[in-house]
Amino acid sequence: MNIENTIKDQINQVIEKEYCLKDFKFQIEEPKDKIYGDYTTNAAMLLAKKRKSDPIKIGNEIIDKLNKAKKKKSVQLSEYFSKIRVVKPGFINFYLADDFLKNELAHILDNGDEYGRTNEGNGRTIVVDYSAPNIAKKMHVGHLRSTIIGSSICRVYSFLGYRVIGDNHLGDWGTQFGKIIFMYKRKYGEVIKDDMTVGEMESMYVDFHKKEKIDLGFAGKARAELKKLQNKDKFNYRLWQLFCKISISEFKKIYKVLDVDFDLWRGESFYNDMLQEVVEAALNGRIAKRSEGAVVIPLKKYGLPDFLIQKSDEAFLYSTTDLATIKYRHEKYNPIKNIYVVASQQELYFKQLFKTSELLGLSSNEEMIHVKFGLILGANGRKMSTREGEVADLWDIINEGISKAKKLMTKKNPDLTGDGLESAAAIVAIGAIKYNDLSQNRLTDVKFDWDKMLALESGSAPYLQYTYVRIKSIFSRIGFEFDSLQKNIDLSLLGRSNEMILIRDLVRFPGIVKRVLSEHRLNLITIYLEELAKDFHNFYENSSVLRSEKNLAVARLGLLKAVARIMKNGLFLLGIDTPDRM
RNA sequence: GUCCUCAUAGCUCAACUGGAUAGAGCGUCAGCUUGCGGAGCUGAAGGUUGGAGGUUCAAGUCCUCCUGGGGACACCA
Repeated sequence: MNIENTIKDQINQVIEKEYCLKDFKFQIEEPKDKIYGDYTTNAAMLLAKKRKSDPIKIGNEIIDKLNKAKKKKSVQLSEYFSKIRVVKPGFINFYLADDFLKNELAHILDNGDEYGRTNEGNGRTIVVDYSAPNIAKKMHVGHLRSTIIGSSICRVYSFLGYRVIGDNHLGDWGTQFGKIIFMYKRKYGEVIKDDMTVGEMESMYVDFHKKEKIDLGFAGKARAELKKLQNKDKFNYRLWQLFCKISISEFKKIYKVLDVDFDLWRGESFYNDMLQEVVEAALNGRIAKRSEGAVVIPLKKYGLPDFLIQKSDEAFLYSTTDLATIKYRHEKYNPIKNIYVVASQQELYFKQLFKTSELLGLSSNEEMIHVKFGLILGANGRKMSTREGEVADLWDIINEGISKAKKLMTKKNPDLTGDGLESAAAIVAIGAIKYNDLSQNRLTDVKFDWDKMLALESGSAPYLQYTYVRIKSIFSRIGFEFDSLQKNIDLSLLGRSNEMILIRDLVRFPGIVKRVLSEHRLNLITIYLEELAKDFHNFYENSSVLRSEKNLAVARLGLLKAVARIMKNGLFLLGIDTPDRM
């Protein structure tokens, strides 16, 4: 059930019928201030402008028609709203009726964790390309952002009934392997060392760049090793496989701690055999042309720079792989959306890629979306450099967070020890780290701030988790099983303003989740959950459950159970877990 | 040089994409424990939304110009 859609439909019908306007565009919003009701629309003002009339008058006419229409309609607005008013500039404000709110609360309690889940996706496929670390390089904070945002987007699409394919498009092919293989052989010769670490691979890469400047022969030798790898030279190929195997197993450890899953692990190398075909098709279709020995897609007439898809030495590029990937995904999965969660630095590249894909007809009927995010800058406000060793290691961040959380917990809750402490500390720390990326969606570059990333105070994930913990604690104190709270609770006993405020919050959840997808703005969920948490904490400080009369206590337990469920669900969509104690 | 993007409280960020009195956290100051967990709650101070014009019932949001930060601009990924 979506209240916003219901209002919109009904107003649309009135406008279409009474004012003879089809597809009239207006908005249904939640007003900033609760005194303006639960929902508001600017329809009257927009209509008044068009007809050069008084918005207040038009507003009253619309309300009048809505009230008259209700007799014939199966859905009656009066079931939802206690009043509908026109005010000042011409807003029409809708106030939800208490009975309706209580019915919704009962619905949440009956439906369990399904509240807000819909089937609007109807099983259609969405491909989400995210994380994508490079083999033989350590994952860093940049990958963290893509990983966290991408996995949350996947969860929201699934929740709304889409078939989601999360693909980890690993950087497992390219020139860096020539360099690393060359350095490896120089150090170990032709032996396979199983106990390599990603850190060692990365330092060989860094070392190469240092020495390349002194010994000019390095570049050529690295290129020769790369050529051998491309020609599937036995040893080089085995070495490459080893690098991949070790890197992937290290990445998987991080993903496990972060609670991130992928449906596919198709690295760039997977598409190697399809690249020639893509270039030939582009040339044959006269979409591409040769220029200075290379193959380019002319895009000037679309206001974009030309796009290179094959080098003059016949080698392929990242762009070629991406085109092959789009083609492959289209043929294999036929998605309605192809979503790339990648830093905004690559915006121009993706514009070129998407246009080229369109010209080649690789992605017909597919929406290509670049979900971009700002750069992560060092504390000094400048881009962090791997070479300077400024990039914070992911494990350092995670471990630092866990130890910080553990320290705080032993202080706040000394009863919590052993495994309980360990697992709760991990949940809280990972939650805080994820929240740092999810609570801001703006494209502003983000300064990497150790304290902020691991913040455990209000305005962070632990603040939200704490509401869940507090509610669970009430249940255990009062001796009720959270899951088996009786169903026939007398919700009519609820009605005080702080109780109704909470129910109003709960009812908003489905609309919030739905809105997330239109712009892929996950911070809408964080904003919502913070409001819910704040209203809960306010209720908690002012109204006791334990000390209230028995039936009222049970009714309030019902309310709090619903709050806990929505909180858990909301956090789940963000990829954040909820501990029972912390 | 061209294009993209950002600029909001001392700091870090919001503001439902044109709506009503621009909001949170941190920090500062003042309160709240004979109450279900104080990782909490209540209140105060803090703003010419970088600057100047424009568009309209309405502009932090849209258009133009300026200033400043960041990014991208074919043989890297």
